[in-house]
Amino acid sequence: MLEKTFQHGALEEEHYKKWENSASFAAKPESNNAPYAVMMPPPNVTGSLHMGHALNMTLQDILTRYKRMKGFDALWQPGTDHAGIATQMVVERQLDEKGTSRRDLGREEFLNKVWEWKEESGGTIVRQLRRLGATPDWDRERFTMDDGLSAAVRKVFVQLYKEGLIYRDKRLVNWDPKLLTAISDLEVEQRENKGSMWHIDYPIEGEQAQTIRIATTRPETMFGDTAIAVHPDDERYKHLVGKYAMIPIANRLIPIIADEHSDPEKGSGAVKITPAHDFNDFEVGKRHDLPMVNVFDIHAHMNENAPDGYQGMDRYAARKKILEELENLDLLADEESVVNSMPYGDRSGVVIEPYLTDQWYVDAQTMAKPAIAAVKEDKIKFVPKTWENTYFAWMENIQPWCISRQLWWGHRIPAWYGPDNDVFVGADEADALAQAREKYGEDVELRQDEDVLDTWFSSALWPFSTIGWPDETPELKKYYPGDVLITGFDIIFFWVARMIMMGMHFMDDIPFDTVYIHALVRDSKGQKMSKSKGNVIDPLELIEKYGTDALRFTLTAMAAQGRDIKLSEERVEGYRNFGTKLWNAARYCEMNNCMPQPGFDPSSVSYTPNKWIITELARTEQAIEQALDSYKFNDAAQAIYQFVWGSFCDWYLEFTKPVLSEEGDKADEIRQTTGWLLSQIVTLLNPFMPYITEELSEKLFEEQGNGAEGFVFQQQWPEYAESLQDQDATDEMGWVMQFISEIRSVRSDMNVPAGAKLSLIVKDSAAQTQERLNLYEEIISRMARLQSIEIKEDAAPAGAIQTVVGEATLILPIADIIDLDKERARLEKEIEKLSSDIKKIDQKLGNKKFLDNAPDEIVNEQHTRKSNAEKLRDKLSAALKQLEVA
RNA sequence: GGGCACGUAGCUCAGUGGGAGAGCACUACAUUGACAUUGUAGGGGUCGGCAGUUCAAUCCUGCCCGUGCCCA
Repeated sequence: MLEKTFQHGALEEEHYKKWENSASFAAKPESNNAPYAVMMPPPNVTGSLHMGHALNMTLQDILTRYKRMKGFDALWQPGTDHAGIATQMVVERQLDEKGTSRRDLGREEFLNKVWEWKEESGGTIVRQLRRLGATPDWDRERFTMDDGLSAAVRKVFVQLYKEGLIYRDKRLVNWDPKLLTAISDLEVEQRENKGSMWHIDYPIEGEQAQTIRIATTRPETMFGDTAIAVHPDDERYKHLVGKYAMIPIANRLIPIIADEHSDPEKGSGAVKITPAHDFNDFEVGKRHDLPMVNVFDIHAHMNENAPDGYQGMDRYAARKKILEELENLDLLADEESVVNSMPYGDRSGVVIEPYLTDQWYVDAQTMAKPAIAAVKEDKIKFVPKTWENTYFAWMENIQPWCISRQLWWGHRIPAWYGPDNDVFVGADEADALAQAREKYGEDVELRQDEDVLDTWFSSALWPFSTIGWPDETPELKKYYPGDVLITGFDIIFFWVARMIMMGMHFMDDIPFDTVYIHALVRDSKGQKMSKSKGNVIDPLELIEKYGTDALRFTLTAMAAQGRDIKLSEERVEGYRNFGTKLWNAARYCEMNNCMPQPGFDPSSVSYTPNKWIITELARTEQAIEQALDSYKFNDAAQAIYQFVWGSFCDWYLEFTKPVLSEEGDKADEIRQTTGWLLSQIVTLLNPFMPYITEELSEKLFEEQGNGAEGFVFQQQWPEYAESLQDQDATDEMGWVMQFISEIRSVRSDMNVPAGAKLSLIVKDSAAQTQERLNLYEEIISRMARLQSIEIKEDAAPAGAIQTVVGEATLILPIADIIDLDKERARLEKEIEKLSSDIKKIDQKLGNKKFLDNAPDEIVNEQHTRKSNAEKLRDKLSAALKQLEVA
């Protein structure tokens, strides 16, 4: 006998262990089954499970389980990402607590420490994925710094270098002065800040006391100015172009040039040009061949190019001092409050400096072309499609991708430098040495580039590097391209776009044909979850409290396309209740000996309620299938929820309840049907709620010898013949349900005590109705709490309430209970509603244009609706009249 | 400043060119019946506003208002 409720905690762990020990999540490349491949977005090895992961992984798991049950050879490829900066920061923080640092340890020792940390703590996230019930092929778990993946990274680097698609360049990068590394554009967040615009006068050379006024938000970079620019058409400054201005304090002369970059409308119309510290100015500098004067060191402290007294000063301290000094020189004309957007490092949170350094770049513009085409040509489809706009907008304006990072943790760049700084790029040092020997004619000492690659460089290779590339493995052959990538919109640029670029280049094919972009999980108020706001909902806490199934189902039910999820605990509780409902229905089945029988054939049933519920089941399965095939996860969840609770529990089990105490063929058929239905529900619900369904299957089907060998997810996904759907049965049971609901509704409106059993008189009934009443008298009487049903054509007795189902009038004589006023009000209200409906329909039918233009079926439909409404109104009016007489 | 979403019941959200839906919340009634982690019933919405297209608009188009996000 099942316990009273499903105890999720211990059972979940127990089931997961059994699943995993059986190695049954494994892909089978040697099988002939069609492949279904999903690449798990590798979570950061430093990470722990957050709500976004929970959603992302749940959806992938549902698809994987579903396709696996449908007979596909499913590969869900798991793994983790080495997360360069994030991981290095974690370990550095630990070193800091011990009063040491990575520089104290040295590169090799530090990397040992990171690996040590990874071995000890890197497993958190994958353990948590297990709690979520995720079923990737764990034996194939990869890490972006595995030997195989690292080899793939080197090969890609070397090849792109040889093709000229990777190059070294000195240009402005986004420099993080806290982490002391370059970062890519994508790792920079623009944030709006209140700041100041300072207006500063620069004296003009040779013009006594004449100045040119510039406006800047960054006075501390003025020592790096190499020009002042005015717009070529700006009449105010035409006479000054070609002259020289003097940088105050530094007293260095710079030319006044004409360039369209300066906007006459903004500030004074003259701007200082600091090519080494501003992206726009860098372009101006290149156009005019200006010198690039860098005034900061790597910490964004003033360097030797700043005047004495400033060197070594922090950028903001220097700003303050410069402003004071300008004030004293009477050259600070104005300070204006402005809101400007400033670049921040997404990891360090400090203001990023545009900084002139040598870095490695990928020619993203070239690589983006085939990647854009793949989406344009619909080889890759985004779901929802609107994300394609986002993709194109970025890809079509893509900038060179800075891939070098001044870190230690990551893939070290496979480039070596000779004594004259010539670079040799090769798969390993031997390769580089060989190249060097060729060049120098002798062995020389080479020094490897100190930098590592952007983490996203290796994850961009994930769809093929994890399955063996560059080797021609069976896996690579079978699972590339994959089927769907499920991820959040926040990494479309970081990851999705780059996978497409790398896939197109190295595999000459798309990495996946569908990109499903899921919602962002917010808190119940719609706020983005963040540690600093303290509104983070921990999926593990919800799992603890309500069970994995409840959390999974909640996320699934809320995963509507194109809308963020506002997660509230009440919803999770509600879906936990859904599990309990199913659990209790299963207990009921167990108590009544309704278990699946071998050889049961759903097409053989003859009792109409059985035919009806089988029809409903078949339609539910179709709905789930259709929903999952089009990534409408919420529709799939709703379909199964509605079937289990709304059809199976609320109606079917109630219809059949009394028969189960009987013996005989009918009772037998119901028992078999009920048992079969339970087994079908367990199967259909399994991808969504794997634990409770597994537990039911094990306890009820397996242990008690009622079929079902192995785990539920190893079973076949059910397919129901179209012929199982019986519209007549649907109509008939629909009528029964309406009949019962109608009586219940009237009873409730009239405050008839639930315990009171009423007599029912049915008037004006057609033969079919009488036949149905005869067939379902017992069911209707019980569920509508009637003591008798009588078919009579006499006028309704005094003090009866009346209602209508189809052509028949239902009369409930309850003179002793009835509240006449209340009944009158109820009838009047209904009649009023009907009259207004009829009026609306009349308006339509009286409109010639409508009759001329609307399709016939629509016009006919309106006629039918009108006539039905009229019949109903007439009957209710008669009832009302009867009431007045009484 | 440019772009993309979204605005439907108290809340969270589905949905559709032709009769406004679900869950939760709320109200009433029901307590040892598989299930109170329940059942039955009920109330509640000019589908953000204004115009246009159409025989017909909550749905399509435009503008406006509001909210959120991305990019500059």
